Amino acid sequence: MGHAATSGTRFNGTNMSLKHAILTLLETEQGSGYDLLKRFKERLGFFWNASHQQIYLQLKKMHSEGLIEFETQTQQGKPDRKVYHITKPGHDALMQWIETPIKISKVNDGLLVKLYAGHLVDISVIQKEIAEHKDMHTRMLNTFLEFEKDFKALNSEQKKQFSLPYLTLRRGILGEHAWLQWAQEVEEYFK
Amino acid sequence: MGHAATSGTRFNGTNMSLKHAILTLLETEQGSGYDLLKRFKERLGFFWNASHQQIYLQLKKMHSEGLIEFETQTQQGKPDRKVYHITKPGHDALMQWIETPIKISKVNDGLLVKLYAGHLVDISVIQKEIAEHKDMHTRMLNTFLEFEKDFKALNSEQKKQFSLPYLTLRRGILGEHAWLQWAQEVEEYFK
DNA sequence: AATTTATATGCAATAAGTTGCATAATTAGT
DNA sequence: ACTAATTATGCAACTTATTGCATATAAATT
Repeated sequence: MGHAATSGTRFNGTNMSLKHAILTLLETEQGSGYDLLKRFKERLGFFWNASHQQIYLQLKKMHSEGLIEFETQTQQGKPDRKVYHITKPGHDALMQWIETPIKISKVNDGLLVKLYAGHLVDISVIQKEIAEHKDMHTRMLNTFLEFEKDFKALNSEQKKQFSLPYLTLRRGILGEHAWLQWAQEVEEYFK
Repeated sequence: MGHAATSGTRFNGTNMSLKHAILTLLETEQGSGYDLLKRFKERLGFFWNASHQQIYLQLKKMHSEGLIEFETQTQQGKPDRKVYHITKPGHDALMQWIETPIKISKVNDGLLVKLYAGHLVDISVIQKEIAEHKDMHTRMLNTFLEFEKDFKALNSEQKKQFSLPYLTLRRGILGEHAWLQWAQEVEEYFK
């Protein structure tokens, strides 16, 4: 007994923030808050999640800090679009962040707290919830596998171009596989 | 193209909070803030992380809400211990939480943002950081495997008693395995 | 014709988590 | 004797994230 799971250097380094994820997206291509929201969902969904409120608020803050600028596009009928682009200070801040060690990402999983406390209730309550989560994870895995199929259909030059995003996609795929494998172990334990 | 990773029912249900993790721990056994900190590290470390500041603050809040009570143990020399125990309202709140659907846990991994943005810097910067994270994950996996060894050495009655915590441990083990497998893929890609 | 979904943006209040500081005694190691 | 680690608690300031509300148009569906 007595080996602590969280020990030593586990939480060192600079904190990650939404800010740098946004800078990364704007570095490649300018866009509005709504554009960024879509990019988060479509391109970073397997390793970063952000709500529209969070994004709009962060953009406002980053603008006040001079990391980004915007041009207002008055559209026919539709609400105005603020198209943000990264500035030199924004680019520098991103570069500096990339070179600074980052913390290991924190895990806080409520479902496992429930499982841990499962003796307090009829275990079917927990089983049911795990089954629901399993559905969600299965859907996510399938989405990720679709992305992978798209990637594999590319020619070798395009593959090279998208290799880094692809590696992040692999993280999503392997992570979901592991989750589902675990869920199966749990199911087998309970049956 | 166009399959969104985050879609539909991904973020529904009640939010998990530190509160219920603490209630879960106090449900089994009373303890001080420091005791709880240790229990988080030793027993929930693979699925929940909390700092001492967070725990003390949360305990104060939960006490003001009537979910927990404490008795002050004046010790010889050492600072006073506030030994908290769960109350009836606290137990009820925990039970209600367990039966309420929980959100899928959010993933926000800064390391993957860096990898995604890896084209902006010399890739060795990213490789080096991934290698460091790999060390941390390896250490964590080894810690988890020690726990598993302890569990497997138990007799069948004890095994039954600790089966739910063991299943949460399995999540940690499978998760770390998946992480390391991914890191290997990344390394192989870059070599 | 009516409803829903998507586009497009934002504020306010609250909750949750981090960082840095502060105190104070005991125990273990050098 | 000195130093470091462990035990034990907490405040204050700040950052980050969530929840709920609010507005308004266009396009697609029923």
